[in-house]
Amino acid sequence: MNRTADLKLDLAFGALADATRRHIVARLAKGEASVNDLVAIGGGLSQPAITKHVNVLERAGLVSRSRDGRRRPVRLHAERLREASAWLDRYRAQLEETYARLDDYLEELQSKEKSREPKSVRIRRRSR
Amino acid sequence: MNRTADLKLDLAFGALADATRRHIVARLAKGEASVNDLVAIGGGLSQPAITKHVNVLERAGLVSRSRDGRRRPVRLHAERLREASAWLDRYRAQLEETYARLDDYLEELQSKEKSREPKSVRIRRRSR
DNA sequence: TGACGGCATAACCAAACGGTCATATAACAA
DNA sequence: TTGTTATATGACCGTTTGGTTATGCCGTCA
Repeated sequence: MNRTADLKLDLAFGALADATRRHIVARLAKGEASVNDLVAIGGGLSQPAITKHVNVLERAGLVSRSRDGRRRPVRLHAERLREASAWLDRYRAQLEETYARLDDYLEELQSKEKSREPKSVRIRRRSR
Repeated sequence: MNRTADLKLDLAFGALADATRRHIVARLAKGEASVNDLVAIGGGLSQPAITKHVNVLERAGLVSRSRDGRRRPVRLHAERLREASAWLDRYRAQLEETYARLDDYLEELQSKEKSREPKSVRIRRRSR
């Protein structure tokens, strides 16, 4: 993980750390929208506020603007969503793997215990 | 999506929007660690700085502290990672679905065009 | 007991964030 | 040209963030 990757993830996660922006992302998942469209669903926020939020999403690489007359349709890109998701999944998987090994270890302890003391209380395996 | 869910995601994504904290999470995926352990890998940051970062992760529900003598081992929880990941995947999937429908639409336009004007220039299918 | 180790907390600071209103710009419409 | 619509930008403001140093608290050990 280099600085560039760190920066991209900083911006991506940072952009998603705001309910208004997540709301915008959710809307854009259904198709592109103009800034005015986004103002309409933006929970009473002003147009400059929404434009700022779109700027944040754009800097994070989550959206881009095109041009259509005087409109600037905003469209969502899947790539950064995928990257953020990949980061989460990687460490979630690693954590679950760690748990699994811990379980194995506890089980091993248990069977050793068993062979020495056949009637000892069983250590319960983590469910989930 | 209610306020509570929004708040949880605010905190979770916000906590992950910092390279130091992601580094901590990555470390904890391999097993629990004391604050001092985290200071050691924390890129030259002071102990209070690391403690603050751990506090942020804890408020986000990503980690918890237990007690072991004078140590306070920090351990990572998979649940919030899963929730954040689920949010991302939901809208990423929806977006890809939207793209797929757009492709179908374009293809339909194209075949209609073809039947009316068999020799017209073909509309190029979105590559990306 | 006294001293040390591991961690938390307080006070402080600069910079970033998230909003406002007012204004500028750019494209279309009459 | 003059107006109107869609969006961007600037100036400003209070709050939050992310770091620092100094210090306090609690558990362990000689």
